[in-house]
Amino acid sequence: MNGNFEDTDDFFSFLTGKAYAALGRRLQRNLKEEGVCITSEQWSLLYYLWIEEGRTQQELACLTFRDKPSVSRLINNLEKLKLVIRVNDKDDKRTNLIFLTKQGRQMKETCLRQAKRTINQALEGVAREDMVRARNTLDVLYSNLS
Amino acid sequence: MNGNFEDTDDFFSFLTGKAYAALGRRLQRNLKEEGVCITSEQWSLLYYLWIEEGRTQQELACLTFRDKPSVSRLINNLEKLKLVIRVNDKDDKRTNLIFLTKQGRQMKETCLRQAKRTINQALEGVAREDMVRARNTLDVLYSNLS
DNA sequence: TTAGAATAATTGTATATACAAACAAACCAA
DNA sequence: TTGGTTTGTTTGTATATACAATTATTCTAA
Repeated sequence: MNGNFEDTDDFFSFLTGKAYAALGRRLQRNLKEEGVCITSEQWSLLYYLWIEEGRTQQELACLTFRDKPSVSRLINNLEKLKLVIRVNDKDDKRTNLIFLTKQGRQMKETCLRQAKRTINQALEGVAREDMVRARNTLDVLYSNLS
Repeated sequence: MNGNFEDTDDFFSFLTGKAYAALGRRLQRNLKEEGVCITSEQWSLLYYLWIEEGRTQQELACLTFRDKPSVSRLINNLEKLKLVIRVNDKDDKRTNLIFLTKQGRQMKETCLRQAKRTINQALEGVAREDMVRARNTLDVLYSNLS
């Protein structure tokens, strides 16, 4: 962007993360209605395991843009909930491979359905093109800061 | 938005809050370079006090889109840092009015300068119009979920 | 005037996060 | 082969957050 940006307030209120936070809360609420009590953060980690199990914590950290300690503790909580298990890799004892439990696998359909519902609620009245453009803008922003 | 949204993954990765988180980290880092050690969340609360002091915690909660307990604890930490003080309102003993200390007031210029710097770093290569459109899209999203 | 509702803030409890430091296993180069 | 480095994970510590319940004060309506 050329020149200075004037409206500090405006900019920060747009990027306060409030939309993101609201989305997470709504997802959590929608899941709870179906009897699934997990956080939106746990959802996001499980999401990548539903696509493919046996990932390392490192991989999950990259995919979800978290640092490694955060993922380690998210997995602690998911293990407490009996949704995933750590399996120490035979070939490289440093790494854990994360697998879903039967229970974790069974939640998939419900969770994905509620995620779609949440998205549709969020995007009421938003043109697809605007969403795509917003996403791209935020991606540029992120890469500028990385 | 009409119909279902297909790319669950895409949507959530766009809204993971990663841009916001990166911005907060960068702001904190930029402030630290100037010897100011506060979090981006503390910054956002102080911001509204630099504009006008003597606000209630309720007001600050509304302005920053946080719940009241969050603001209460943010203020605890800002009090520990000797940047703000609570003054119990004589006319309504339920409410606290939040004022800056001398030290809190002195930080204003440096902090605003670093915020602008952070924004300029973030918006490198982003057209102002795209930023405004993204902001509007996120606002619709937020109001859909509120 | 007083009991019940509303309001402002706090406390309890749990989760998530960052950053730094520690640890163990694996790799690699002399 | 061995000593230093890299890699994957965990632990320590501090902050921020949500949601529910509680406390204290004020308002309000009968």
